[in-house]
Amino acid sequence: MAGKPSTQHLFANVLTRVHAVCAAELGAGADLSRVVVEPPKDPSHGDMATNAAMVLAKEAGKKPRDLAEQIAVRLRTDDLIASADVAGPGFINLTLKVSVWADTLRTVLGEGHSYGQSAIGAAEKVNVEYVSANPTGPMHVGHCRGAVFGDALASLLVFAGYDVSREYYINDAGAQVDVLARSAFLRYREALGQSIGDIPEGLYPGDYLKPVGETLVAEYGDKLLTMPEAGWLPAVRAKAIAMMMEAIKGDLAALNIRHDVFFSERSLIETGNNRVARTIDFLRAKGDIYEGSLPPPKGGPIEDYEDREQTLFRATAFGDDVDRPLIKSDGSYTYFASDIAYHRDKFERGFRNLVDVWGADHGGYVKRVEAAIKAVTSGKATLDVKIVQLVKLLRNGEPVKMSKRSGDFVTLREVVDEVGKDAVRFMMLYRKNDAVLDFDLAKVIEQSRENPVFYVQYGHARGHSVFRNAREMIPDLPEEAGARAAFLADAALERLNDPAELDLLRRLALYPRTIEAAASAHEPHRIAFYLYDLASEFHALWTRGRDLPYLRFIINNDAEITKARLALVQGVVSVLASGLAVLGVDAPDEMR
RNA sequence: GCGCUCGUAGCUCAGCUGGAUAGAGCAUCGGACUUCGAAUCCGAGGGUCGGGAGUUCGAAUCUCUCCGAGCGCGCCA
Repeated sequence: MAGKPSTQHLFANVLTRVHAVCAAELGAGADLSRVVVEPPKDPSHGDMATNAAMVLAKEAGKKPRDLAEQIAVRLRTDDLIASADVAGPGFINLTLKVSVWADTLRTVLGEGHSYGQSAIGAAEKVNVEYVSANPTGPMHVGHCRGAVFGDALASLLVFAGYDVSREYYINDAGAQVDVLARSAFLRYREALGQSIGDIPEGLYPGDYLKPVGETLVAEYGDKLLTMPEAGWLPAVRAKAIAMMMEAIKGDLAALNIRHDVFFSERSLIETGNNRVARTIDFLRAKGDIYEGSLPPPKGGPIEDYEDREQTLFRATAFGDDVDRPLIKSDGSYTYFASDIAYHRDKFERGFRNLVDVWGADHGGYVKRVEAAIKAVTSGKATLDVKIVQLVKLLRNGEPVKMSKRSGDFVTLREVVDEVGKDAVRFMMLYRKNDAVLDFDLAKVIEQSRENPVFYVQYGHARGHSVFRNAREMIPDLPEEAGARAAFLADAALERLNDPAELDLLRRLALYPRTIEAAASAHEPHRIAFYLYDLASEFHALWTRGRDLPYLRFIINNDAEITKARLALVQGVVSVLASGLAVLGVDAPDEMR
C-alpha cells in the first residue's frame, strides 16, 4: 500500500537507510541490489546485520572491514540505531534503540489485520491455476494438497499486493469425459429399471453416478434409450460434467476453497472461435511448427508403436528435450495443443505472471509447457509451475488401505469430515510443496505440541484466555479485536523490556518480511513455520510467568504493566490470526 | 537410457533465494503443576548437511560429476 508508513516493515525501513548510507559513501551509481538486512542467527550479534560492506568492497576498492567501519560511522547517527559494530569478515551488526520495539507493537495494534500486508505485488495481475481435477468424479484425497496449496498461495499473493485470479481448468474435452458419459448412461438405464449387471471394465463404477442417471430420467424419461450413442452422448456428457463439477465445488467448499474462473477446455474449440486452431496457425506462422516424425520413446517397448509423420511443436527450440505432437492420428488435438491455447488465452487476458499448481505425476510435463509459453508470449510472460508431491495417508503410522477396485478411493470429503478443514489445510502447508508429505489422520487431531495445527490455534486461544481473565481487573477491555487494539495502543509499551518480551516483539517485526519472502518465492509453508515459531515463543513467555510471578501478564497492583502486556498479547493474537487467515485456517478464541 | 524432484540429528522436517558456531518437533535422559488452562514450559546428549570437485571474502544453499530414492517418458488427460 503506497500510502502506508514505511515503518510497517521494519527490515525494509532499515534497508532503505542502509542503502542511503551506501549511496552517500560510494556515489549514487553503486549497485546496491545485493545488499541485504537480515536478522542474525546469533542474537548476540544484535537485532539486524547487513552484508553491505562485503558486497560493495570490491567495487569501492576497499577492504571489507574498512568500508564497514565507514558505513557504520554514518549508521550510528541514525535515529533508529543504537549501535553499529563491525564483526567477522565485514558484517555490520545493528542494535536498534529499545523504543523501536514499542513502536513496532504500536504499528501492529494500529494496522490490525492489515499489518503484514505488502505492496511488492504492485497490483500486478497474477493467474493461479489449481485443482483442475478431471470432472469425472468427486475429489479424492490425492487432490487436496494441490487444492490447499493453490488456495493459500493465492491468498498470500493477495496479501502481498497482487491482483490475483484463481482459476480452475476443466478437462471436459478428452476421451475420459466420453467414458464418463457412457458410465452415466448405464446409470440412466439402471434408473429406468433395467438390469445392468457389473459395470464393464473401463467405465467408472462409482455410485456417485447414480444421481446423474436419475436426473437424466427426470429430464428425458426413456427417450434416450432409442437413440444411437451419437445421439445421446453430447447431452449426457454435458449433464454428467455439470453435476460432477457441482460435486467438486461442494468438496472444495468443505475446505473453504473457491475459484474466480472455471475455464472449459471444450470452449477452446467451439465452432467459430477455435482458439486451438488459431494458436496452431499463430505458431506455424512463426515457424515453430513442422510436420515430421519422432524417434521412438526410450522408456520401454510401446505396444502398437508406429512411426508416422505428425504435426509437431518445435519445443526443443525453447528448452524442451524433444518436439511435441499437437494432432492425434484421428485428427483431434492432443491435450498439449489445447493447453498451449489455454495458456495463450491467459496471456491475452492480460496475465504476465502465471502460476500452475500440479501433482507430482505431471512433473514431466513442465518443460514443454514452459517452452510453449515462451513461444506463445515471446518471452513476455513468466510461468512458475509448482509441483506438489504425493501425500501418504496414514492412521497411527499405518498406511490407510485403499481398495484395488477403482471407484473405491478415499474421498477428500471423508478426510475433511474425519479431521476437520483446519487440520487438513494446515498440515498440507506445513511442508515444502516439493517434499513428500505424511498425513496421519490420528496425529492431526491430537491436542499436543506434536500437532502444529493445535499448537498454533492454542496460542491464539490462550491469548484470548488472558483477555477473559484480565476483565476482572479491567472490565471495559473490549471484546472486538479492533476496539481492543485501540484501547491498548496507548499503554506504556516501553515497559516491555524483559528479554522474552523483546523476543516476541522481534518476532512480530519479522512478519511483514516473512510475508514478502513467502510471496515472492511462492512458498506459503513459510507462513506456517513462522506461526509455529511465534506460538512457541508466546507459550514460553506464558510459562515463564509461572516461575517468575513478576512476568505474568496480569499484575494486580500495577495496571500500567498489565495494560502494556495485554497490548503485547494483542499483538501476538493479531498476527497469529492474520497468518492463519492467509492459510485459510480458523483462529479460535478458545479450544473445546 | 533421458528428464524433473528429493537426499540435513536415531525418526519427521525447517534453514529466511550465498552469510558468522547448521536449527525445531518426536524419541532418549533430567527437571517444573496449591497456575493466568502443565492441552504448556526449561535443560542435556545427539551432525563428515549422500560422496567428490569447482565458483568466492564466505556454500546445506549456486555449477559440474558420481551414489541413492520418488515421479514421468509418441497419437492419456
